Amino acid sequence: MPRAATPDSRIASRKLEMILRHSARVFAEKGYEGASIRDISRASGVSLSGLYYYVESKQKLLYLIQIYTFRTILSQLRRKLEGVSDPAARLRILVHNHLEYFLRHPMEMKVLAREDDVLAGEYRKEVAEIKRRYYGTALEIFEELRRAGQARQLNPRIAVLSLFGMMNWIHTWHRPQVDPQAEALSDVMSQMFLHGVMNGHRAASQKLSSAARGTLKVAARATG
Amino acid sequence: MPRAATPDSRIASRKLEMILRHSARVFAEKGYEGASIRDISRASGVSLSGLYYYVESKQKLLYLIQIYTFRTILSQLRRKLEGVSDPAARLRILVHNHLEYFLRHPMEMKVLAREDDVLAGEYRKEVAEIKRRYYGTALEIFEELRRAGQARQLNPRIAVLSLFGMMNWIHTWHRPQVDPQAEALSDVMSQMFLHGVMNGHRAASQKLSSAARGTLKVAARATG
DNA sequence: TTGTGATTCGAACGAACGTTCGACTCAGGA
DNA sequence: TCCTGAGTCGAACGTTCGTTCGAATCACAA
Repeated sequence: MPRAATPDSRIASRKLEMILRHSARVFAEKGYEGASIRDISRASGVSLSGLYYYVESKQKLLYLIQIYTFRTILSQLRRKLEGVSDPAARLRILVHNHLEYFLRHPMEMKVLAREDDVLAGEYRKEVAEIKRRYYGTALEIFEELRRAGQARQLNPRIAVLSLFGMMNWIHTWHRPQVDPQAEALSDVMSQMFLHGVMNGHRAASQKLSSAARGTLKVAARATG
Repeated sequence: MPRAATPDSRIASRKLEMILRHSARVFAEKGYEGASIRDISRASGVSLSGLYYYVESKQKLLYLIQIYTFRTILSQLRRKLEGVSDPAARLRILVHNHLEYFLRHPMEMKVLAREDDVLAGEYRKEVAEIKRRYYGTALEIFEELRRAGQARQLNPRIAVLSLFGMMNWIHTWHRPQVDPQAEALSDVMSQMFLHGVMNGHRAASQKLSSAARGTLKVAARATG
């Protein structure tokens, strides 16, 4: 019996995995509240009551999708970051890791992005905690960029959340047949972000006239 | 009788406006599907059946909120863009207009961002059409930037949709007591975007310093 | 073969859903 | 005074919701 055999939050049974995949698709298509357990039953081929043998509630279904997705993304990210010290390279790894997972699991990511404040109680707390850790990792990388002189003096919270905005908004517009895939997409977004937060004065200093240099320095200070 | 007195999609009655405001708040808090007509009845102080005197269905409630919000944002934007020809300035106006409306009407904007694919039929088509016009305006401004040598040769669709991502993601994190208001926020995001898409090789040219001067002007106004 | 626990499901539960209906109030014109 | 129509609402409609329960089936050890 899967419920007893596993420490509650792990995915053990193949069938549970399959149910979660179908649930993610249904949630992505109709939204959490708009989707009924009967929709999920129909999509997964498991009877209505049969679902409750594997998952104890609709909320837990959503919780499992969210926590599993976050854990996977975060652990993959940490593995890829190991041994890389250049801040810009680390930033590109974060963006690429996020977008690659995004485009490989669009349903799960849409659920993550849309059903942000549906969960309650302990489920909510656990998901919020791992999300906070993920955000913290991005924040650290931004601070590294700044220490390395590759980022202007601007609100780190806004910079990082803007980056997540760029990335997470993708679920509203990306069409796999039309739009670039993860590689090209993460190149563009990494570049946009890195140029966007770059210390313009230093980056352009080689070719800048001294008058323009002064203007940029004041501009950077004024908005920091 | 409001239904007969107006060409169907206009907001005429004060009471209807009041119902729409409360509806937007309820939709923002619980999501469209998660919110019940009874929730809206309770929030607005109008009886359950009384609501149907003003709006013919729950879907129409959502439609009215979305179409009215888009129309307002787009018409305000066009008015502000009149007579401004500098592409960077036009971009900053778009960002500022979007974020100012965003922070002034957070409930409506959250509904716009989250309940993107709920509407069906004619309602859906009308909202999609005005959204397309709004997106088109942003796209035109980006092309102007590029013609003026202030943007690299990158996929305009991705650049513009990334900008919208930055802006629309705000509803997931912005706390009015903690985070910057519209002025400072739009300065930061405009700068991030303009630097982000800027042609790095031409950083020393006249066009860059003119863009930076414009940025400085807006920044000084915001902080002064 | 029998027994046991894992697995599955049809049928039903009470609650909540969006919407409708008919009756009521009330202001203003005839 | 009576009539009309805008405005309002309590009560109910039929449907769908998340969840439960008990019985049936299955694989396999004894």
